[in-house]
Amino acid sequence: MAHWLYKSEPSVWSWDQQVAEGAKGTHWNGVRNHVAKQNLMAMRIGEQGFFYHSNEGKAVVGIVEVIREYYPDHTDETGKFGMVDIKAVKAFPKPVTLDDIKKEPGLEKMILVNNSRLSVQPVTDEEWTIVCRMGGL
DNA sequence: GCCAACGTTGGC
DNA sequence: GCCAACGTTGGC
Repeated sequence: MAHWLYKSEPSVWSWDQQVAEGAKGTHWNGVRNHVAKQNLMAMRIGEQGFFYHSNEGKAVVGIVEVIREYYPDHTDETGKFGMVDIKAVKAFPKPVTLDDIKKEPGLEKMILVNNSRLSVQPVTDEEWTIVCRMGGL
């Protein structure tokens, strides 16, 4: 199964808010980038991803899971973009910061490091395993 | 708050 | 269809 990384500014949508939504989860709306859209469209129910806090915190703080596959984002008036629904699965005992990721051998290729502007990214199996271990999971 | 990197828009 | 100008994101 594929793995993903979702970026959010905590002042806009935080991990705590995501956790508060519980098992019903929330829609991940607002994506207006075609590469990110392709990633959203490739997601399947049950696939997991990292929840990353950008700007403030700059750390992977938890794991989320896709509970509804790609469907239209009604907040997009152009009708071109869509979204998925995700729910919080578990928090990292120890958040993995961007600094930690940059220093860790094996994570040099992470999109988070190389293309900081992409808001929804794929994560390889190797990267997934390493980051989970670093965060205490 | 600044600015580099990236995407998008629009004139030609 | 090219590319300059502009807007946005996000690390620092």
